[in-house]
Amino acid sequence: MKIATWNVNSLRVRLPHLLDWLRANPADAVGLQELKLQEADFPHVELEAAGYHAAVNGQKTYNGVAILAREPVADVSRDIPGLTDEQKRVIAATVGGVRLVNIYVPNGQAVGSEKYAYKLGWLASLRDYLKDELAAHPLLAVTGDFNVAPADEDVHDPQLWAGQVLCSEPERAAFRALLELGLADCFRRFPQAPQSYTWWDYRQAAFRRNLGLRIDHILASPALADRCRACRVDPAPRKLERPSDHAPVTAEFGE
DNA sequence: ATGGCGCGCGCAGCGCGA
Repeated sequence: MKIATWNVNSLRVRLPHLLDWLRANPADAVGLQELKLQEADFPHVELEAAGYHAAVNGQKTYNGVAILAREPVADVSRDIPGLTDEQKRVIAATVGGVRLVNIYVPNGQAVGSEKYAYKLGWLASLRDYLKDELAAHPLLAVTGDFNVAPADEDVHDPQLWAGQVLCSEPERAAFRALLELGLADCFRRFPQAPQSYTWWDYRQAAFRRNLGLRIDHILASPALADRCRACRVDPAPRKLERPSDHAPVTAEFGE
């Protein structure tokens, strides 16, 4: 089973890239973030023609997440139970016996800002939610744009980014708290090329210069992590015309 | 000095992202 995650930064704009990528990389399930559209505008027809069912938690202009799957999706859940939040950042579903939780973590804007406080509170609620999901589902994958670079090796210039949003210690502690639930960062279970990133700023030719961050992740519960055979970033779509600023990440799981 | 790029919205230029 192949599970992928991709922040498409507007599904309307990126649908051709997504369809091309799915043809070349037929993942069994895909978590999408930053749809920037409501479900009424979701391209169900095009994705069904490509062989994918979809569960959608849409929002106009901002946020919006979906789970695509070759098999029908079951037990769809939207948002974090008990958290009052107008922003559509979470969707969960069961696909092929695996529970998938797909998330778009708040950006946080700047350390010390209101949005940063919202991000840290949101991550604390996420932790509590995932603790419950782990207890209920031995095979659990968490896909998404976490908006946290977990360690300095995930940052092109750790000195430049030291203490900045996406890299600050409270954000990294919140990420570690997810790992302490028992979730594994699939990417770091395997040898990887140095300077492997998933996001590059549109400005300053950041992609060409590989000035990136690794902020998109696939986490797996212990039983699922044991089955993880590979995890990789695919930088190919970032090279296209009008790309998303994020690259997709894929993890493969055996029986 | 303090933007750079790309998106949505909506038709100018701003808020937002990371």
